[in-house]
Amino acid sequence: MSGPHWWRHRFRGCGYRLTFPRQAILELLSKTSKHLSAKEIYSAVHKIYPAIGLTTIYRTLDLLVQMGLLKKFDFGDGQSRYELASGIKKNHHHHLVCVKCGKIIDYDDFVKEEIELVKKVEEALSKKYNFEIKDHKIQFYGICSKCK
Amino acid sequence: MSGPHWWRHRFRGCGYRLTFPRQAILELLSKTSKHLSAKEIYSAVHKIYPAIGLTTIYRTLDLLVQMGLLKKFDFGDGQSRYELASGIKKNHHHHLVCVKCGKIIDYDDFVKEEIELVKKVEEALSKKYNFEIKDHKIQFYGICSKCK
DNA sequence: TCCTCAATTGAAAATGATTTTCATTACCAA
DNA sequence: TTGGTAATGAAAATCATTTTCAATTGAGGA
Ligand SMILES: [Mn+2]
Ligand SMILES: [Mn+2]
Ligand SMILES: [Zn+2]
Ligand SMILES: [Zn+2]
Repeated sequence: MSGPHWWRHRFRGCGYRLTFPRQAILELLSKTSKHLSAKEIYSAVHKIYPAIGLTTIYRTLDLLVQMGLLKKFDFGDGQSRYELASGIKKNHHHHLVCVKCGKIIDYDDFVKEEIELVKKVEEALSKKYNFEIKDHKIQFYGICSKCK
Repeated sequence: MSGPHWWRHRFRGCGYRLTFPRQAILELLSKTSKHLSAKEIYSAVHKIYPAIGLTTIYRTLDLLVQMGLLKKFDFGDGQSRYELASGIKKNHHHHLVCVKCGKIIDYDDFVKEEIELVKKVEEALSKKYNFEIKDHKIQFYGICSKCK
């Protein structure tokens, strides 16, 4: 469920083209476990494809989020950060954010319990508010070991 | 646990002054159940105190967050939104965000179950990563009844 | 009550992330 | 190979937030 072939198919299916910038961005995000910002992605892709513009980075990231291939996060440092959507490479997980240094830890313990709770909540909410839940985000804030 | 007296005391305790702008912002946020942006707060306070500047709004919001009186949220509409911290007026709760119209619903069902899970998670995380958790945020994204 | 002075404020300018515009380029179906 | 359209990049525009700095003000002590 990754690689140029699958991507091409996925793009075609939505009526989009698989271009070099798009491929390069997907490749980069497939290889890292970090939560990269647009500018960080720009710097990295620029090394292998110097013609790329920051505008294209932003546009591509929007597109990939809209296609469900990426997730967009705000960890409070003034810029959006992105990672491959769950199921594509990593499992569903949540984040610990160090409020001192900004370090982000992926965390996936208690996923079973969590999914159970989330299911309950979703059921109750759809009844109570007629609200159809598509996704959720859970973040913990605190102090990492280095910053203590 | 609110009103000018308590606020004054709280400010003095931190070595700050209780000024009119600060009081006006606190009063506004005490009266609303909405999640207001800096500009919305500015507009509202401006009506009763036209001399106020947007800069002061931002500075005051930062201060109040830092003092623990407010919580700051990012619901993905490009600006920060604020509400009184839990315990001051409302109970601990989380948010449903409509990804179509931006509507935000406060939700506090299953708080007991949730707190239990959070406690478990916090314990495990502090052991596993030596990470000291101070706070958490949970948000659900979906489609509200009107937007269906 | 009056003084003093650091804390606070507001206007204007600066910053920085993201978006828009528009002319050019490059996929890809035919 | 080619035509038409989607995609791109540079530059300018937007817009929330922050910084700068001179003027104002709250509150403890005289
Ligand atoms: Mn992650
Ligand atoms: Mn709320
Ligand atoms: Zn840290
Ligand atoms: Zn809606």
